[in-house]
Amino acid sequence: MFSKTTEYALRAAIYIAQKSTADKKLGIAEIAKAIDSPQSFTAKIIQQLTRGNTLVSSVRGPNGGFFMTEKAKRLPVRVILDLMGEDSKFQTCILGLKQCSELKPCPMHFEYKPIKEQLISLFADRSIESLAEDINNEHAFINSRNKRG
Amino acid sequence: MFSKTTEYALRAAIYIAQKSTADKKLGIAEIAKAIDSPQSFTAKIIQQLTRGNTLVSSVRGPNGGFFMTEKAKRLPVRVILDLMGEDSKFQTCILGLKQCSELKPCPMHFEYKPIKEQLISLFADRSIESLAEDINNEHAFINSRNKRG
DNA sequence: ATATTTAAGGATATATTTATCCTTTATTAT
DNA sequence: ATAATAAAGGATAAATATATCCTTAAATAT
Repeated sequence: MFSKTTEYALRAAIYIAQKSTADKKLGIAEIAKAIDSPQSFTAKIIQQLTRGNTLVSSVRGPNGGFFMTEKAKRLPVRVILDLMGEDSKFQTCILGLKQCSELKPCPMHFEYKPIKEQLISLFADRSIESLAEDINNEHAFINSRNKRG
Repeated sequence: MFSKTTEYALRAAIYIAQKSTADKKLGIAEIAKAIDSPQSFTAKIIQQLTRGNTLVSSVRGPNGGFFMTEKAKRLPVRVILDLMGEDSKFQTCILGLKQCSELKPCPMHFEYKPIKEQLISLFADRSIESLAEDINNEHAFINSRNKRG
C-alpha cells in the first residue's frame, strides 16, 4: 500500500500524537524504538513532518524533542500524507494509467471507484487523535509499553 | 497502490484477455505499445505471467506470440497478483507492522479492515474477462484503437 | 561563557526497482 | 537444411528508495 517511508511517517505521527504534549516532548531515539524503525532515517522523515509547523513541532537542546499540539492532533490523517508528498496516493488509477478518467475509464475504474472513495474519506475524515485513541491499550506498536498494570 | 511492475502485469494480462484468442496471438511489441509500457521490461513481466501455464500462454516463432485461453480469461484478477508474488499485497497492515492483528491491532486496523476486505474480494471475485468487457469501447489503454466506427 | 543536549542538514552508502541490450532457443516458412 | 521470426533468458545499467554517518545549529543548564 504505502512505501516504507510513508509507513514510518504514519507510525511516527500517530505515536507522537498518542504520547506527547507540549510539556512532554519525545526524543527521536524513543520514537524510533517504539515504532520499530531505523533511527536516522526516521529523523529525516519526522523533519519532513515538521515543515510548515502545522503537524509536528520540534525543539532543540536539552529537554527538547518532538511533540504535537492538541490542535495538530485534531488534523486529519491525510495531512501526514500531504507532508510526505503522497497526497495524490489514492487519486491515481489503480492500473497506473495517466489518462484514466470517468469518460475514459480503465478496465478496473468503476469497480475500484467506491473503494477508492472510502480510502480517501478514511484519511480525510478521521483525525490523527481519533486513531490514536488506544481503546484496549494493546496497540501493535512493538516496543511501546502501554500497559498500566 | 501497486508497483510499476505489477501495474504493467495487470494492464498486459487484461489487454491480452481482451484482444487475444488461441488463434489470434499478440506480439510483445503490440502489447507494450497498447498498454504504454517499456517493451523489454514488459517482456520479462509477461514471462512471469506464463509460469505454470495457467494464465498467459506463449508460442515462439513466426505467427507466435501471447494469448489466453477462454478458461484462463475466467480466472480471478488475483491470479495476476499471485504470479507477480504480490498475493499478500492486501493482507498486510496498512502501517507496515508485522505483529498487527485482531488481538493486537495497529491504530488504523479496524478502520482499514472493511476497505481491505473489499479490495481482497474485488481481486478474488472478479474474473479478468469480466473486467475486460469493454462496455463503451473507450478504455483508457492509450494506444489501442478500440473504436469500431 | 562553556559544556551539554537534541534536532537539522549534508554527504554518502546500500538495496531494490525499473529498464535496456544482447544472445539463445524454439517454431515456422521456404 | 536454411533463413526468418518471436519469445526466453542472461548480463548489465540507470533510477529511485532506503539507510547511515558526520557535522552544524539551536537551546538549556551550569
